Amino acid sequence: MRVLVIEDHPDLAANLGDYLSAQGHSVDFAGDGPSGLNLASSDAHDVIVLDRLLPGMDGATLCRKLRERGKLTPVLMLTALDTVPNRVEGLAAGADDYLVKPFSLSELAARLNALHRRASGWSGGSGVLQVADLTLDPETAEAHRADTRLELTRAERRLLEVLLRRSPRLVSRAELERTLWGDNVPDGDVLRAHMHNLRNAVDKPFATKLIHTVHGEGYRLVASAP
Amino acid sequence: MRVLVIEDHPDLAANLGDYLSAQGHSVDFAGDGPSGLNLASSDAHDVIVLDRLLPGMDGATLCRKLRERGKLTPVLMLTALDTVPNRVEGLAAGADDYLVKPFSLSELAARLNALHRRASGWSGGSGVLQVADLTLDPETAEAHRADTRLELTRAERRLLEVLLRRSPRLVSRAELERTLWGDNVPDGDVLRAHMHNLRNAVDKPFATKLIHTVHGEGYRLVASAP
DNA sequence: TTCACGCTTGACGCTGCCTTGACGGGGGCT
DNA sequence: AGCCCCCGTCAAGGCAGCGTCAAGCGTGAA
Repeated sequence: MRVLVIEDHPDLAANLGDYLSAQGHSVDFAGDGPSGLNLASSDAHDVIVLDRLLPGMDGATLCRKLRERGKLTPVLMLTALDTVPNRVEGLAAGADDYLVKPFSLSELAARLNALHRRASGWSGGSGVLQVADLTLDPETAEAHRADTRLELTRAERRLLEVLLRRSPRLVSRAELERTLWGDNVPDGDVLRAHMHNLRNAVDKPFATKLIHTVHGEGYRLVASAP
Repeated sequence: MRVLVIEDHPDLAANLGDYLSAQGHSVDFAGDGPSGLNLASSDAHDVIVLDRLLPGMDGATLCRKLRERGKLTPVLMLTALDTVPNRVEGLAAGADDYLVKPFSLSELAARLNALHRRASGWSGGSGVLQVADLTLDPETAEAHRADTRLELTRAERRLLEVLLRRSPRLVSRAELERTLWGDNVPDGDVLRAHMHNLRNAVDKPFATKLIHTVHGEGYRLVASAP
């Protein structure tokens, strides 16, 4: 998930960035209102974390301008004070959710995921799939990780596509098998071999592993360290 | 939308009623705890506005009793004081959201709409489960408590999911066993071992215990021992 | 036809989970 | 108080699930 963080406190921004990228999201930053609005208008992000107090332009104003430009990227607003006028104005400005400081990082991440899920439900996905530094373009069938091209077979590509589309959710073995062979799944446990090959291509040459197995359940594609 | 307002201040109740009915909702009233619980148990409302301070029965107690009866109607709790224990207890009692007085009627209406939408859309199916600072996302199979990730096995995860879904209600051993093994439950008392492991992961490292056992009956997952 | 690539099959060994059984403590009923 | 049943705790064994690898087979392209 591509997250844009608009926040002027460097330490808080760094905290957010660390946590979110550890969860496998790619994070962009803006330190003031105008540059935040520019980046937000680029349609390059799945969700936006927006501080209420910003140099150059107020967070609510930024959100309002963004909506006026027709951008529908979900916005999670951070407010320092939990006062009634504060909340109302934030939501009225077009924010989709808000969070009062201090907040827990896990709650923030959960809310971002919820926003993203809700939004991607009715707007469809953009072309290229991405988790952490791993990308796959279903159109060109090209996969990259950290600027190096991955050589994938057809089965491996299909597996990777499903895992990316469902990320960070868990995908059962049965579901993976259905996407490969439809209704007539071959005997034995062929999936294991393909997962092994996919791992050799995607995870083996790199430091952080993205493909994780959940014993007895299936597989999931995330960047978090087990 | 059918709204039930449980509130003992006549003027505030009248205000709420006027505003909500002006928005096209039908509104019922209760002025004290016991009658409120009765009306709330009738399953005739889409959402409930519940004051924290009530004659006859505390709002949190009412909410807890309502959940114990298996009623899942979304509850928006009104609290006079915005303290952390206050919030936690309200949410632990089974409330879905809370609002601190004084609040604006427009925000109340917006939150009621959000609760209703969420309830009718997801209908208890998916979404992240939460009790106190413990969360579990059935989709990603990830569990957290207070920003730390919990390593759970399949059996532990299933147990936790049932306990969270039924929280704060009691869950019998038989029911827990059925969710783990279906109809053919193994001999002996394997459940004890799994509950022990689950506790080691969920409660052992933390100060407050969430899993409570009811002697001879089963288990329940709540923040405070009733 | 020949070649090459990818898919399938099967075997082997390991990790981790589930199960089993035993012991001790505590709560409830008489 | 005393008994009994229920429950917490722990360790060890067994087994299912999984990673790994190598070799055979099918299929498409030159």
